[in-house]
Amino acid sequence: MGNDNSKETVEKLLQSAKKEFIEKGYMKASLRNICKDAGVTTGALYFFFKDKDDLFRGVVGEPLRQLHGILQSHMLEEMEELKSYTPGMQVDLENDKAVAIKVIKLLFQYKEDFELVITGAQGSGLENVMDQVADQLNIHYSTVFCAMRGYTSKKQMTKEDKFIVHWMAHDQVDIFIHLLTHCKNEKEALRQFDALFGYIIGGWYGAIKSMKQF
Amino acid sequence: MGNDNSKETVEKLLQSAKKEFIEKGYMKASLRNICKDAGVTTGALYFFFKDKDDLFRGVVGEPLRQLHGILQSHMLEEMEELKSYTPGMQVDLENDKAVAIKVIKLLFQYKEDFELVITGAQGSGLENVMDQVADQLNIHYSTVFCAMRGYTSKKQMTKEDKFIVHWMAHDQVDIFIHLLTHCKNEKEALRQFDALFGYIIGGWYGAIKSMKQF
Amino acid sequence: MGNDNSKETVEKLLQSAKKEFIEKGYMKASLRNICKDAGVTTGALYFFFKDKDDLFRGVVGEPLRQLHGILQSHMLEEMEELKSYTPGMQVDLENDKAVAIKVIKLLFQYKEDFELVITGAQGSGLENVMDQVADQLNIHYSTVFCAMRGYTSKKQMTKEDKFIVHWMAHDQVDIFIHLLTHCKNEKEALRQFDALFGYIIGGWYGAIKSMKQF
Amino acid sequence: MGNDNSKETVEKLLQSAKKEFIEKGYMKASLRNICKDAGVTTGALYFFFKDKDDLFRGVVGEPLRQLHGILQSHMLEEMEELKSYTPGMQVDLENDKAVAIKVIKLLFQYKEDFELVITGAQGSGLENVMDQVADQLNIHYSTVFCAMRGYTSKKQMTKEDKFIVHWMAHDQVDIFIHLLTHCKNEKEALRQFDALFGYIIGGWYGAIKSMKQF
DNA sequence: GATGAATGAGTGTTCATTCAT
DNA sequence: AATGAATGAACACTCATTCAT
Repeated sequence: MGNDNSKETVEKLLQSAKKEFIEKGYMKASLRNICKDAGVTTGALYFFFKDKDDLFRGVVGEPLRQLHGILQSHMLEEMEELKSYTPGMQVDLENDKAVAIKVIKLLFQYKEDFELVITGAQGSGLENVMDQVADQLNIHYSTVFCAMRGYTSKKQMTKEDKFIVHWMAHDQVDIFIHLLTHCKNEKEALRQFDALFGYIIGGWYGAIKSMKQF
Repeated sequence: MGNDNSKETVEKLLQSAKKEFIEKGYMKASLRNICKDAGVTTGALYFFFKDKDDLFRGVVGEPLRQLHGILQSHMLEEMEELKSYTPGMQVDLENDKAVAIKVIKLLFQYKEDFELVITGAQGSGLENVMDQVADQLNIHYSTVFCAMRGYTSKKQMTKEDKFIVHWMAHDQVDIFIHLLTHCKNEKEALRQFDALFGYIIGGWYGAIKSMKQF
Repeated sequence: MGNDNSKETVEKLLQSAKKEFIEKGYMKASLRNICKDAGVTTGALYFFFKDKDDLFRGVVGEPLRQLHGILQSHMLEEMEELKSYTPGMQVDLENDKAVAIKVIKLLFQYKEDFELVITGAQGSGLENVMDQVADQLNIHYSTVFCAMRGYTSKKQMTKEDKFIVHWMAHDQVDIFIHLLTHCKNEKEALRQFDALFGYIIGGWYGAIKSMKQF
Repeated sequence: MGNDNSKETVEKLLQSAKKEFIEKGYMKASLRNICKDAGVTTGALYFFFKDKDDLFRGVVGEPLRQLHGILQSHMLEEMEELKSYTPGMQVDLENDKAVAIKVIKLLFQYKEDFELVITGAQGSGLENVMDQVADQLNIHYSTVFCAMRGYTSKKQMTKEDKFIVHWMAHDQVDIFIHLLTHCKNEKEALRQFDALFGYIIGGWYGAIKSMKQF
C-alpha cells in the first residue's frame, strides 16, 4: 500500500513546514526550504498539498477545527437553555467560565500551532481566523447581554450596546491570546485566568454603569 | 539648492508609498510600484531612503513619534507627582483619562497611518511597535498600581500583580486600536471611550477582587 | 480477462483526453487533468499509453487512418486506370469530386477529431499530418497533371509545373479544412463544395493559362 | 546615458529570442535559455519587456505593423476610388496585383519573422494574427465582389457570395504563406506569383460560374 | 538629485514520467 | 490492471538593491 512511507512523508513535511512557518511567518516561509528540510522534492509536496495555503492549513487546521467545535457546541447548548429562559432569571456565567477553561486547555495542547496562527498567518487564508472567533463570540455575548437586560429581541440593542458587546467579544479573544503568549504552561494560564475572568466581568459591569441609559 | 524639486519628490514618494503599503501591507508592497506611481525611478528612492524599511518609517514615523511623545511626557509628569506622594493619597485616574483623550485625537488625526502600523507593518522593523507602546504603559500602570496598594517599591509586586498590570497595559492599547478601527471618526470614538474607560476601571477592580491575597 | 474494466478505462481516458486536448491544445493539455477527469491515476494511463503523444494518437489516430485509407485506395485505383491511359484521352475529374465528397463526409463524421488535429496538434508527433496529406495529394495531382499534358514521365515536369501542382495539393487540403471549420454540418459543406470545386478547377486552368510556355 | 549598452542589450535579447522562438516555437521557448544566450539575467529581460508575449511582439511586431500598414493604406485608396465608381465600370485588378507584390517583397525582407509568426506563434497573443489579415482582406474582397456584381450594398450579398469571398480572402493569405515557405527568395516568389495570381482569378470566375444564381 | 540599466537569488507552481507494490 | 507516491527539472516571473553616469 505504500501507506507507511506516505504517512511518514506527510508527517515530515508537516513538521518541517511548522518549523519554517513559525520561524519566518507564512509569507516569508519558503516551500523549497521546507522540502529540503523534509528530505523531499517540491513535487512530492504538491502531491499531498494543493498549494502553500493548503500546507498551512494542514499544519494548523486541526487545532482550529477543535476550537471551532468547542465554541460551536457551547453556543448550541446555550440556544437550548435560552428557550426556557424567562426574564428575571439568573444568567449563568459559570458555564462561560467552564468553556473558557476548555479553550485554554486546548490552546496549550496545541501551543505552537495557535501561536503560529496568531502571529504568523498573515498572507494566508487564515489570517483573519481569530477575528472570526471573535465574531462567533460576539453572537454569544449578544444573546447573554440581551438576556441580562430583559430584551426579547436583539433588535432592541442600541448602537452603544452593540459596541460594548463587540468589544467584549474581541477582548475575550485577546485574553486567550494573552494567556497563551504570556504563560509558560496550561497550569499557570488557568491560575491567571481567574483574575482575568474577574477583569472581564468587572469590566462588563463597569462599562454598563457608565452608559447613560441605565 | 534644488530644494523645491527634492521636497516634491520625497513627498510624492511618501504618498505613493503610503497608498501601496496600505493596500498591500509592508511585505507585499512593491518598491517598483511605488516608484512607478510616484513617477520616479528606483534610484531616486534610494537617494532619499536607505531601504524599504526606512521608507516605511518615513511614512508612519512622525505619527508614531508624536504618540511616543505624548506618552513619554505624561509619564515624566507622573514621576514628578509621585515624588510628593504619600500613602493613603488618592491616585488621580482622571489624568489618565485626559491623556487617553489626547491619544485618541492623535490617532484619528493620522488615522490611515496608525491603521497601517497596526495592520500592515508585519515584516518591517516596526512590526512590534504597538507592543512597545504597551510596554511603556506597563511601566506607568505599575507605578499607579503600586501607589494604590501602598507599595513603596515595585519590587513588592507579586507575580500575579505584574501579570494583571501587564494585561491592563495591553488591553489599554487594544482599546485604542479598537476605537480606531471600529469608529468612523474622532467624535464617535470619544463617545464610546467613556464606556470603555468604565470597562477598564471596572475590570481592574474586578481583577483585584478576584485575587486571593486581598 | 478483466477485459470489460480495461476497455472502460481506456474509453474514459480517451474521452477525457479528447476534451482536454480540444480545450487546451496538445502542449497545454495536462495528463494530470485528464486522469483526474477520467477518475484514474496516472499510472493507469501509462499502462495503456506509452506517453502523451501516444495518447494523442489514441484520440485522433483512427479518423486519420480512415482518411489516409480513402486517399490511398483512390490513388491505387488511379494507378490501375492510368495503365490503360493513352494520350488524348479525357481525364476524369468527376472521380476526384467523388473522392472529395467521401472525404468531406468523413471529416464531418469525426468533426471534433479533425478539428483537433488541425488546430491543436502543435507539439505532438502529428503536428504536420495535414502536410503529409497534402504530399499524398501532390503525388496524385502530379499524375493527373502529366496525363493532361501528355507527359509520359513525371520527369518531364518543369519547376513551374511542380510548383503549381504542389500549390494545388495544398489548396485542396485547405479547402477541406475551410469547409470543416466554416460549415456547421456536412450538408452545408457539401453544398458549398460545389463552388469551391469550381474554384479549384477554374484556378487550375487560370494558372496554366498564365504560364508562358503554353 | 548608458544608451549604448542598453541598445546593445535589447538587440542581443531580441536576436537570442528570435533564435529560440524559431527553433522551439513560442510555447516551448525558454526565457532562461534566451537570457543565457544573450549573456544577461532574466531580470534584465524584464526591464525591457513586460513578459514573454511582449518579447515575442518585440521580435515580430515591426514587420507585422508594416504588413498591416500596406494593407490598410491600400484599402483606404480603394475607398476613395469606389466613391467615383459607377456600375459597369471595369474593376482594376492590376492594383491588387501591385499590392500583392509589395506584400511579397515585405514578406521576404523579414522572411524569418513572418515564418515565425506563421508557424511558431501558438500560445502567444499573436497566434491568430494571420486570420486577422484574412479578415482585412475579406472586407476588401467583399467590396470588389459587390462592384463586379453591380451590388450597391454589401447587404445584397447572399450567404454563398459571402462564403466564396471569405474563402478567397483566406486563400489569398495562404498564397502569400505558400510563397514565403516554398520559394527560396523574393525573386523566385515573384515569378511564381504570376501563376498563382492567374490561379486565384481563374478560381474566382470558376467559383462564380458554378453558382446557380448566375 | 536622479536616471536607467542590471543583478542574482528567489518565488510558488507545474510538468511528463517512473516504479515498487 | 491499476495505485499512490515521488522525482527532478523546468517554468515565467518578481524582488529589493546597486551603481556608473
